[in-house]
Amino acid sequence: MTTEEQIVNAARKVFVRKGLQGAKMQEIADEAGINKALLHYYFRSKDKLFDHIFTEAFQQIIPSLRQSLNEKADIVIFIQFFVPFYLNFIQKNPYLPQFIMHELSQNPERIAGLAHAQNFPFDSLKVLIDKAIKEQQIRFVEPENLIINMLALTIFPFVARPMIEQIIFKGKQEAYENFMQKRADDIIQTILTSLRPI
Amino acid sequence: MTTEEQIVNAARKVFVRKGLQGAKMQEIADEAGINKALLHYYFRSKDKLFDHIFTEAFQQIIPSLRQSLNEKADIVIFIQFFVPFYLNFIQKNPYLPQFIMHELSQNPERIAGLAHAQNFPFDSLKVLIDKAIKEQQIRFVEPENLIINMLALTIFPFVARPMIEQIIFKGKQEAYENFMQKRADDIIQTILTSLRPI
DNA sequence: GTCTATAAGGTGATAGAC
DNA sequence: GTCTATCACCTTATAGAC
Repeated sequence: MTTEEQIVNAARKVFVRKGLQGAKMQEIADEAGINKALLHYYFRSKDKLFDHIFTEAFQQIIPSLRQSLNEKADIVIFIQFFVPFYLNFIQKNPYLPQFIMHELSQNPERIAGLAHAQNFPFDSLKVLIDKAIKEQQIRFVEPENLIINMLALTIFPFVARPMIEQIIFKGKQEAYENFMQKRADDIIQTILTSLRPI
Repeated sequence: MTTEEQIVNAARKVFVRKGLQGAKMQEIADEAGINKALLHYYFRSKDKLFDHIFTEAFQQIIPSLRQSLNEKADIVIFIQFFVPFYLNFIQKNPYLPQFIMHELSQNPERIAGLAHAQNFPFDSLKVLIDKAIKEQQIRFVEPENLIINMLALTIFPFVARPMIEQIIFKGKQEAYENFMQKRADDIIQTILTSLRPI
């Protein structure tokens, strides 16, 4: 592994966990097993290093769905595929949503510079949803609502984990983990039952 | 308004917006129209000032629902009451959820010290939900799922606003605001339709 | 490329006059 | 109670040796 890769890995770990302000160059250097000066040799400044990490993270969190959308041209099947897929991804990167949303909240203009923001195939999904409505497979919904609801149900439990664990599950970590293990099925059931034609 | 109140108001504004690390004592002093030394005179340290603000914010974000639960002992009516009520509260404090969740993510142990964490009447809600299931008013759901889903659908759009605005609504602020204006009805409809008996 | 040493500026906190 | 001045430390960034 090259030094640059070591730096990026260390920076990713520290930035995602602590944010731009909370992360310290010394901690990143320690994590990478090098000294601070080398960080500046590879990436001129903390801001530039952060930009690198944030851009990478942002592109990751927007799933590339083109393939699955071509193959499975049915919104119900798509939901059944997407929810466990995305849930599984976030399970492996549980701090990523909080990181992205916190930094975007601090500096919303940052998103404008990310060309890949347009990468999410919302328009393709819209077509699928409208088709399912027309065929009376599902009740009428605004496509925007359906997509946002799906994301909310998937992402929120990670971002709000401490509150959920403490207030809903009375501090029992095990209860939270048990809840999350069944989460994909619960989300799918919630969405699909809510979509049943009236 | 006393000096202490001015300080608390300024600190709330700055801390909620920028977090513990992002907030600077100088900025709080400027916001309050005083100097840094006075901050330390009233609150010994930045951490103590932050604790004050965070505790206050945390108690605010856990709605006191006892009254509404006594009067309206029906889970459907409760949902119809709670969603617009809570949505309206967050609309007035749009950065509060992000603030709480980010700081709890940085320091989850902090929640243990907040006795009022037990204030959320989850058990009362559980009774209502179980009763509605038994009477076949709604389909079977785990009470935990229903509560978490309701919170997720309500809170997520605020926390993820920059992403939603850019990716779903193509950067059109107006479209996001229009979406949020109808949000209460959309959430209620999503939840209640998903609860229809099978 | 990698290191040590250090500069330059910011930040929380205190001393002391009024 | 409120201010100015200042300390002590931390943090980013650079200089310069190897």
